[in-house]
Amino acid sequence: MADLRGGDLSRLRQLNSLTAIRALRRAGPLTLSALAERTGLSRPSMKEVAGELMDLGWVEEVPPSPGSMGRPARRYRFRADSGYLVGVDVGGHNIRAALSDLDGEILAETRQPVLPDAPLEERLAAIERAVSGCLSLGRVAVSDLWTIAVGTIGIIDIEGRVIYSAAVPSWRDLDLAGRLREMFPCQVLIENDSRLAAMAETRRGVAQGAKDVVFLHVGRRMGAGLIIGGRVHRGFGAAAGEISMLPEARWFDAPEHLNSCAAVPGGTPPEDAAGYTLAAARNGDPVALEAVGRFLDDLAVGAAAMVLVLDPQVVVLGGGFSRSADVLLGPLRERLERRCMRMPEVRASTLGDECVVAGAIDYAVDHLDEQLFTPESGPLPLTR
Amino acid sequence: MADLRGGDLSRLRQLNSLTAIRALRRAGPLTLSALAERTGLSRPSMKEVAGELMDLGWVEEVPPSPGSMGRPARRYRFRADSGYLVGVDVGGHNIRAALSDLDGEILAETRQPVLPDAPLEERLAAIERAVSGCLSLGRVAVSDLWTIAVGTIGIIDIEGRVIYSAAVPSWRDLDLAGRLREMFPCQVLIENDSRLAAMAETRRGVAQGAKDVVFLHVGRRMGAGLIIGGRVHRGFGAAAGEISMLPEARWFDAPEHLNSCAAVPGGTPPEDAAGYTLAAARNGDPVALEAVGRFLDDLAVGAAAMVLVLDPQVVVLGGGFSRSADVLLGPLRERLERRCMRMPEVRASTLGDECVVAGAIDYAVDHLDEQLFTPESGPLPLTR
DNA sequence: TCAACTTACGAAGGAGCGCTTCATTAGTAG
DNA sequence: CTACTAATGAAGCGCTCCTTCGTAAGTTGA
Repeated sequence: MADLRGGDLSRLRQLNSLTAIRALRRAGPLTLSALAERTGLSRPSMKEVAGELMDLGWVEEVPPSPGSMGRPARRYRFRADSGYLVGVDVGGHNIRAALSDLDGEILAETRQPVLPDAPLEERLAAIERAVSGCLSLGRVAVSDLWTIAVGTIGIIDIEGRVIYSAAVPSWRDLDLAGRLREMFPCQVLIENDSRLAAMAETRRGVAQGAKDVVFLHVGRRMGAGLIIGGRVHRGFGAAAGEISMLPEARWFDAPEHLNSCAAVPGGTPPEDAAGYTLAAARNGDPVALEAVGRFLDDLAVGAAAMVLVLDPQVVVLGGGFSRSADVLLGPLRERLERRCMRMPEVRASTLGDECVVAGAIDYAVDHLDEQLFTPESGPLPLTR
Repeated sequence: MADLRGGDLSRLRQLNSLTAIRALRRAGPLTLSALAERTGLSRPSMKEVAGELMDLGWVEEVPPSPGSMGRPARRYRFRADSGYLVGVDVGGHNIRAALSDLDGEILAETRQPVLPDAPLEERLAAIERAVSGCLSLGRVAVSDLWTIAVGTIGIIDIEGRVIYSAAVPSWRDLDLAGRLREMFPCQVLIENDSRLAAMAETRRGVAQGAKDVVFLHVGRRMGAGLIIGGRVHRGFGAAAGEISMLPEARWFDAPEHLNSCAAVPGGTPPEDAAGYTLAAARNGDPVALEAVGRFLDDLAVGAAAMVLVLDPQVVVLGGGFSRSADVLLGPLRERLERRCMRMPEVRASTLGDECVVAGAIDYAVDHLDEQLFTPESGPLPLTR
């Protein structure tokens, strides 16, 4: 199953081009000497490599940095602007999109409100508006858009078809990737939103550097996203992390403790009830505090199950309710401590609403990086 | 974090040597032409590579196969006998060991009974006897032993120190790897036994080829081992798979349904009670069947939790009770079907008692393979 | 038994890639 | 203006893989 392909001389060059690109992406502009030192290649060889990468359009020269001893060295940088990525978060009430360069640096963001029961075509049109809006905000031509990565609720198969979506009924059986490819002539990736949020937290959030991460999506709907070995874990049928389906894990109805709390005044719209309870708990309302306690009792069971199964380094509390992390985090830790064999770090998400779009972008960057690695395509000709 | 090392020409040769070795390991003796074709190298190059590998002792020539057209081709084979591995299963009542060559082919096996409450030194002595017994059965010198891989109950840290072991109290805080290294001058690997059993099932058992596997160790003690992405998943603190610690998963006391079943005649020794119940259930005893049903009700909860979290391709039913898989498998499937989002394949282990030793050997082979891959050591000089 | 055929072997020549070395160049420091 | 520093550019070398050829060792069929 492993690759049994022997390598050519050119393969070696590919490998070295790749390490050069990676070094540049990681460490910003570098001189030839610095590049050579980092990669272990000799300078003449690195020069050859750099020249080739410049010809291909992957790398460009920047003015030398003044004020150093000796002859000023040329500096090279990765052309993160030779292509662009868009991350999309398709939520129930909002469609968010963000534009980034090839380094994953976010350049522009847009938001399109939609009604939860909006018909399919309206939703798709909103996605198109969100993406196009991003592009024009960032003054990027569609032809420079390389990849769109979409995060959405539900189970999405490997080809980007929605298998199951409890929250957005019209989503079901939709070939989302196909529809998007009709709109935009670029690569389209679809992934579950909780998984992308987990990705964002491991790349730019509170779980940076951790290999195994459990992301708890805690809000009006409960979900989870797993990072295992630094990569998104989908599972064989893309159904990993669906612990909320197990009655004994007590996740499914957990938010109900907050919604139906007696502290919430009558007439509060249902979508605001939980927020009210959490706010009341922060102010010390004993009724609200008890409801929060019952909520956390339930949350802790499912969370402990995941921790015991995976033994992750970090558990991230995210989702809508994570805005009230100050009320939730301490008591959640206590409850986990009682149940877990080895207590992981438990941290609150700091990325907020951008979590999913940022994760989508990180996912797209990773995907791109992997494509760079495939022996066939080599150092990607950057055809334009 | 990734490797930013550029490659030399010699690195290329290493890579090609490695692919040659892998091709030979996978497909048995091969002619030069076949090797060249498989690896994609030209024949002259492959000849060079093969010559080098022969000089190093990794590969040897075998007589050409007669009865073919044209000039008979030389055939090369991987010298699986240039080193040996031992896998050890340290259980409560038995210590098993198996000797294998570098291909993981089992050549000899031994078993040493020990009392569950035997003092530490006695246990260690039994391990030494088991390993030595294997070696002399296979007529292998200690100096040709490359790796010992041990599977044992409990949580073992990365250096091979036992962190926690409920079943074998004297095991606790023991530097098992260190003690074994004193006995035998070779590499020592320690891993949890359920994880190794899972390994064996994915390599040579009923889960072959699956990337994500949950192994259920179902017996007088309950445990689980996970394979994720084709590799053993340890978790950050080596505590992955310990779902039995969660009361809501209902695993901890599950075997009690079988032990305390009214169908078991008084005076049956406690270690035989569960087996009796299972046998009675097979014969249709309604009381036993009900006890088995209650056991499975509990088992299914924890199993469903793992399936929902990971969405594995295959779930393997292993451990002592898997001898009664005919009684357990169908009803377990039914119960899982009710709970799981996507139903995995559920299969019974076929490897039986050798499961852990075989897994230990597979683990050692994998470890060896990885060492072959490290740029530093190159194609390993085979110093002798 | 011998020629024809098939397949592998072995040697020679060539191209690509990375390495080392050394003279040259473009800055800063005093 | 000179000394020093550090990067540049070009030349030459060695390794690894490639292609191409003639040669060798079997089987097949007359």
